[in-house]
Amino acid sequence: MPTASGEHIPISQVAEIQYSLGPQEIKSEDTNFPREAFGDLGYNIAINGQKGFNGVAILSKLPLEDVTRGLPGDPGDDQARWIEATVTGGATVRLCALYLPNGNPAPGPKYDYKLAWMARMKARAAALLATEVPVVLAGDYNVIPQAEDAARPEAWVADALYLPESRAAFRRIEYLGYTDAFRARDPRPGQYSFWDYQAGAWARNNGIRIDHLLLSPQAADRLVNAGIDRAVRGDDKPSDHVPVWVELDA
DNA sequence: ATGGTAGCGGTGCTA
Repeated sequence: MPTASGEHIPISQVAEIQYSLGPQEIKSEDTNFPREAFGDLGYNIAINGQKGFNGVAILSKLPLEDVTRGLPGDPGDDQARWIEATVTGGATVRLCALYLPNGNPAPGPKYDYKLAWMARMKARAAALLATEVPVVLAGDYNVIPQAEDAARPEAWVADALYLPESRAAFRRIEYLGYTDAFRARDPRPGQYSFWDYQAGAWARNNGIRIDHLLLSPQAADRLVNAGIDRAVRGDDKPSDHVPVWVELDA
């Protein structure tokens, strides 16, 4: 991750697609985002920001076109958790950066919002498939897909990140025809993207895999490699998430 | 062990 990990901005997770980044939880309004820092590095910038919480962006050294902000399906939803842009200049990709609701405590209104948001995401994911443009859905999904994606799955059984309804909603999106890029490349258990700040989770490797890149068939056909940059979790003042990335053929 | 830590924004919420 050549740029984002060295910045003093609260990037909780970064996905890299060719030369593109999709950070979540930027926790800033559009006007406060460090545009100059990234612009000086040659990035084009598209932001869906929000004061204090949430916020997503797409940064790319390739041109960005047709930027849209917000997840369709609920005009009353004012949380900045979704942005799309078409990355051009190489092979065209529709890139979506998403910050899926955490959903805790469950049950409750936050969990209801999470599940409703995931139903809307499924509808948008299906509509994007119909375009037949390669699609990458990148972000913090706040979903642990399987037991092997948690060091201590028993600790998560009542948590919104692992409840059966959350995992089923994630699978429904996959079953539309999307590929979990990291899992397709690496079947080993114990590969995590998040370690809590509390209770020495990083020192104990008590992690979970909740940051994912889902690829449409046209994008999956171009998948060269995928990985998780776990080492940066050991940096000074790290995010609790680490970058998850894919390399796609141009 | 129902805590623990971090960021934001201004002392409690969200994760």
